[in-house]
This record gives sequence, C-alpha cells and structure tokens, in this order.
Amino acid sequence: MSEGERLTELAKRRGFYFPAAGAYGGAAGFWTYGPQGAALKSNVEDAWRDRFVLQEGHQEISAPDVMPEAVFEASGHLDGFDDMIIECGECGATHRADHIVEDNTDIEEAESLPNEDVMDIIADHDIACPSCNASLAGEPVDNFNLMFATNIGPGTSSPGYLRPETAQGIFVEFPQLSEYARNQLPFGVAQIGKAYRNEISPRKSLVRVREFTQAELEHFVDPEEDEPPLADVEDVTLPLYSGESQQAADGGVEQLTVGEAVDEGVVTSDWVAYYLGVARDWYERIGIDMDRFRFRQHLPGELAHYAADCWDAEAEIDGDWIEITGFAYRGDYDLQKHAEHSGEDYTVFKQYDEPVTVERPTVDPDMSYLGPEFGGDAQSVADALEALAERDPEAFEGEDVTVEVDGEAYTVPVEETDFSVETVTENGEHVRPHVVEPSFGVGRLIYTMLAHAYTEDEVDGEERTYLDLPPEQAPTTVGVFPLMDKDGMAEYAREIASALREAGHSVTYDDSGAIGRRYRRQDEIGTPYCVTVDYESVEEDTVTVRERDSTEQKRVSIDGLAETIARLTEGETTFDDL
RNA sequence: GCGGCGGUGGUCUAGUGGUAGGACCUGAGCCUUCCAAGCUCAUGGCCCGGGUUCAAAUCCCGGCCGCCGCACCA
Repeated sequence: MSEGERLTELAKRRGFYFPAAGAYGGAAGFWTYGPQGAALKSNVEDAWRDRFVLQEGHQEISAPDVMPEAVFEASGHLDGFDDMIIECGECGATHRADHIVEDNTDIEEAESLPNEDVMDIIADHDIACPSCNASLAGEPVDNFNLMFATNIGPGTSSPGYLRPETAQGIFVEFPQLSEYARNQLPFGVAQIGKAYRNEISPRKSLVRVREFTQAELEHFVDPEEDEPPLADVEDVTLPLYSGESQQAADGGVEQLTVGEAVDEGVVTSDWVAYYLGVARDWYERIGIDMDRFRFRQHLPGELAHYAADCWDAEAEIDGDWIEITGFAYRGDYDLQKHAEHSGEDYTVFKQYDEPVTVERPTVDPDMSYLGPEFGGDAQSVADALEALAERDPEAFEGEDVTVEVDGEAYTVPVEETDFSVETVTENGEHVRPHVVEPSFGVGRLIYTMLAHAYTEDEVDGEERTYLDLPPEQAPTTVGVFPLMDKDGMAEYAREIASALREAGHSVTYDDSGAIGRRYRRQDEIGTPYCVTVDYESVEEDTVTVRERDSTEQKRVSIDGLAETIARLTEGETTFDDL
C-alpha cells in the first residue's frame, strides 16, 4: 500500500477527511473534514495566523466567495480561464483550439474569435490533431472555464463567479484596506478562506480538489524603499532547487541560508527570500519533515501571468513532490488592473520629508481655436501638446509648435497653447505598491503533515501506528482514562477531564474496553498525551501521564496538571523533565 | 476529458448465476491493577441505473466514485 493509500484509509477510519456526499455517489474533488480533520485544520490555520498575521503585524480580512464578473475581468481570470478546447475524435486528446489555429495559420490572438469561426478555420485549413494527425475538421470547439459560474440574484443579467483564489478579495478592496493601514506602506493583508476551481481531473485526495482552503498573505510594499527584516531570518537554511539547477544535468537542491541566497542572487527578491525563511521554520513547527522538503523555483515558462519570480514550497509524498505553498512576487499587476478597470485609485500617497518645489511646464490649449481648426482631432492634438510640454518644453520657444498625431503633423501657434512654466510645490507622490504573496494550500499542508507524521513501530511485540504530530497541531491534546470503570475511578477521571477542558485543553474521555486499546486509539489520531486514573490516583491525587511517541509514563500530581499539560504542549518543558 | 485497473458492513477482505462469510472496528455485558488480551451477545454490507436471465452482488452496457498514466493545473 502506498503512503497515500494508507493515509486515505486512516483518514476515513479515524475521521480526518473523506469524500463528500458519498450517499449520492459523491462528486470528485470535494472532501469533508471529519472531527479530527476539522480540528487539525483549525489548529493549522491558527498557527498560520499566529505566524503570518500576528507575528508580522499584518491584518486579516474575510471577503466573499462570490464576486461579480467585473472583478475577474480585471484580474485576468475570465480570459485566462476561458480556454477554447477541441477534442480529437480519433485519439481523444484535448487541445487548446486557439493555440492550434495560431500554430497552423497566420492568425494571431485566435482566442478573441468566436468559437464558430475557430471551428471554420480549423475545417478550412484541415488542421490535424497534433497527437495523432487525424483531421480535426468538424470537431466542436468548446469553452472550458475553470471558474465556477453562478448568477447573482434572479436572471442572468448579473453573472458572478466563485473565486479561484482568495487573493482577489484583497486586491479589489485595496483602497479601503489602505485606509485601515493609515495609508502607510508597507502593510500586509491576509485571508484564510475557500477558493474554487473546476478542475478537469481532481486527483490524490486532498491534493487536487475543486474546493479548497487557502491561507494567503498579500504584503504591499513600496518597491523603491521598503526592505524586509532579513536579519531576522538570515541564518535560516533553505533547501533551494533553483531554475538553473532544474535545467542543469547534475543540478540538485542546494542548502543555502537566506543571507547566502540573497547575496548570491539565487533568490532575486529580498521579500520572497524573507518569506521563504519565515515559512521554512513554520513548516517545521507544524511537523513537516524537513528531509522531505524543498523550495523549487518556477521555470520561466511556468510563471503565472502576474508573477515576476516565484518559488514553490514542495513536500515529498510517495516519491512525488506536492506544491504546498507558492511564493510569488506579483509586482503591481493586480492593483494596476483593478485601477484600470474600476477607475478607482489603487495607489498610496507617499509624503516627502520635505516638500519639493519643481518647475512644471503646462499648457492649456484654447479649444475654441483647436476645435474649428482640427475638428475631430482637436482633443488628440491638445493631449499631444500636453505630453510635449512635459517632455520637451523648449519646443514652445518659437512662434509655432508642431505635434504629431497618428503620423500626421499639426502645427499650432504657441500663443494658442497658453504655454507656461509654473512653479509648484509637491508634497509627495502616488505610489502603486508591489505585492509579495505567500499563498498556502491548507488542505495540502494537512495532507503533508499527516503523511509525514504517519509512523509505525512496535510496542511489546505489537505493531503500532501513530501520528507524531506536534502537540500544538494535534486535534486532541489529551486523552483521559479511568484504568477501569469501577471503584470511583471513572468519576474521578471525569472530573479531571472537565478540569482540563476548563483550562482550555482539547480533551477526549474514554472508558471503553482495555486500556491499551484506548492508548492506541489516541496514538492513531496523534494525541500527544494520555492521563490515566488508577487506584493510586483516588488515594493520593496523582495520575499517570503517558507520552505518545515513547509510550512512557510518569506519575504526576493532580495539582497543576492542566498547567503541566500546557507546558508540555507549548514546548516549555519536556516529558523527560517531569 | 481519454486510456488502464478497481468498487462486498466503519476498515481490510473471501466468495459463487440461486440475494453473502471472516477478521478488525464499534456498542452492551462479564472479566481485568496500564499498552489493540479473553468470553457472551449485538449493530452493520454486495456503488448507482439499465439489459440478459426463471433468477444478477456475480455476466453485459452506461453512469458515478477511487487509483495510475496522458492532457490540464491560468
């Protein structure tokens, strides 16, 4: 059985996750997190929030899953997602219809043509299937959109989409979010939420799904001025698999510190390097095996439409590398697009230390002259004059000035342009922030954590399976058992369970069957500690605490038990020191 | 979406054209002074639809789901 199969079996049996709506046959790519899985997910999200929001001083928001079409027109997802697909009737291969047309004809931008036209072109040119050479003439051209579409309100006049990434919910609200950050760069806005992609072929349980949780951080920075606090992470060692190494015959993963990676230019963006460092330690914190982990740089052809440089964090499972996080330097792509499409201001005003006095050439052309003179071109001429004044004020020194519009020259008397050089005081400038984006797939993190935590060993000759999840992440912190359900032990144990719950621990109480069975049950869901009440407990107010990984036990006093468990889970003390 | 393989209680699995058996798990009880012990009892199943047949969980077709490969993964 593969690692993945063992995991899926355990996940279903023990309540981590299972295919959704199985009673009706299910739907591929949708999974329900059971009690253990939901608790684990919640813990991972809390740990992420702690590190990437609280510790960084960022803000967190929660935007809608459904957004109106305009948002995705601006973001590029509508075009980027609406692929023309043609399927070969012979071999069944699916191809991008627009690409096939572009490759076989002089036509460019075939994507902008209606599907019928593309079909006709394929028939007219008798284009063949690139896979098997059969003719594609007559095969239908379909759209395949990876976004889930819906209608907002009754009717179809207001289309909406389920977001394919949580990021747009942040970008689109930038003007408001900037206000909350008092318009001071840099600032970061995070979001943990669902995203949806109508994948052609969901695979590998939680790895490729149609509905998933993302934890995304959009860190808005001034590209000219802001620097990450690299000193905080410069000694963190990163396993880097650069684009260069991937393409080299003998390339492999290089262990470089964040400092070295930046100095040697392996990671070009300091910001990306910073977050690689932060994330590396965080992955370790949540129990990902650092011996089965790497950062892989995207190859040039692999980069998304918005990304300038991108590294993926990848974890090895069953010999495959699973992408668990993307670290992208998105530049100002998204804010720029939303500014263009919405007409709103997606910049931050940066005030200078000292106001700057500059001489600015301006024109205020007399339209009552330009209008009659140039007719419909008058506005273009006025715009050209303005541009020229900024570019080359000396052009206005003579009697006439000549500008070119669409290859045609227009000559205007300078006095009609009202040219002047004004002295203005500038207090600052509008800056369009750049965006650094670490984007985590929560389901994939969970899948990796479970796969890496899955451990088999032997206790007293019996095989045992347990999850060595870090106590902070474990769905349940402590199991409380009476050694036997008699002589007051159960009552005593229930009181202890209540007390531990009141102290904030996640507690399971179990009095069924033999004690060993109960330990194993907790082992399989990764519960780090079990407290057992025996005869001595009732008499002396002590209990045994059993550690999951070693199965060793220590007797401790009931007094301060909750604090003892808390210190163990938080790593402030070790089991050996009890 | 294509191709290959598969689908029997919660899990793992046996099985045959005559409507299913085991193990584990789970629950109840007994026993038990710390690691899946034992005994008794109990709950629970042939993925869905159509076809062939006197009879289908079994054979055929389609669908759904899963795994693998291809394609896709902006």
